[in-house]
Amino acid sequence: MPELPEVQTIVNDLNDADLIGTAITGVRVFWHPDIADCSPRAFSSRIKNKIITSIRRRGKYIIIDFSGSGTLLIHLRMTGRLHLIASSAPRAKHEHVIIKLGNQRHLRLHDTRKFAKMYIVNNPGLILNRLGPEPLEPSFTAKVLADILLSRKRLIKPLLLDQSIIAGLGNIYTDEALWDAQINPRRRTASLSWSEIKTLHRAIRKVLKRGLKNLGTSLGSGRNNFASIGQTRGYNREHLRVYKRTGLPCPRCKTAIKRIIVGQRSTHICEICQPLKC
DNA sequence: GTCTATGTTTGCGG
DNA sequence: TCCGCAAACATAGA
Repeated sequence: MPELPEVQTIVNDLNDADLIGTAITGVRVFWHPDIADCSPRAFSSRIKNKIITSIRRRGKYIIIDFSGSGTLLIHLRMTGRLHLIASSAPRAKHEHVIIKLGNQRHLRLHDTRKFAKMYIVNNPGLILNRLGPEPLEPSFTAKVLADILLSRKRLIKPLLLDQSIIAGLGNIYTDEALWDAQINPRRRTASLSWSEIKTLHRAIRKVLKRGLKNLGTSLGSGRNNFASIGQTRGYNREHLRVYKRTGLPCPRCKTAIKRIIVGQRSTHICEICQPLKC
């Protein structure tokens, strides 16, 4: 569920919650496959008594650094959420990992579909270096994007979703960016003109920044949907132009939005604004 | 009740 | 290199 804007919103909220300098006083694991490559016991002993020194994001990973050695990486995958909650709160259904903090608080992993992963590592680069560039960094220029696109022969949408090529885009913001740039998701990357690439570059940054400003996109209504650490939902859904808007009018030309499948993923387009040329 | 889709990633085979 | 498929799971919505 969470893409770059949602993960960044969580990271911002964690930083605003005064977690830096807080100690981990214990860990309880109720569904151990949520812990990657490590037994719950080892996971617990490597975190316990550590002090949180920083909380950051890279791609869709939340990065929690500890004093001394050790970094906790959290990937929420489809339905993962973090809850920052009083330690006295009863454990909710689907809260699979509880990280006990000083100050009577818990950081809990809530994960309906059990796809989320927590990694405790000494060298986060081993995982993070597999990711492509950060689209909101100043170093991500239209030229960088052009080099990526023109050297490959894939369809543009599956390529944008590939985290090893660009980090942080998921199904929502990819559909939104392609609509904004008026590019068909089935276009071959190498067929894009320099002008289209510049437009796409601007569109990617625009839709991500808008999502971030709106504190993320929360769909549906239940616990499967994005919310930040205090249950707060994002309101970017009201600003989506095509995603999950099948049959509704395109904001640009009023043609009904269509839902198609591209690269096995549900995809939303305006066939008039995003014609498949080439 | 039944069926389908789901915002992610990885690994396999062609 | 690229593509399609399956799997990890539970639930909402049709």
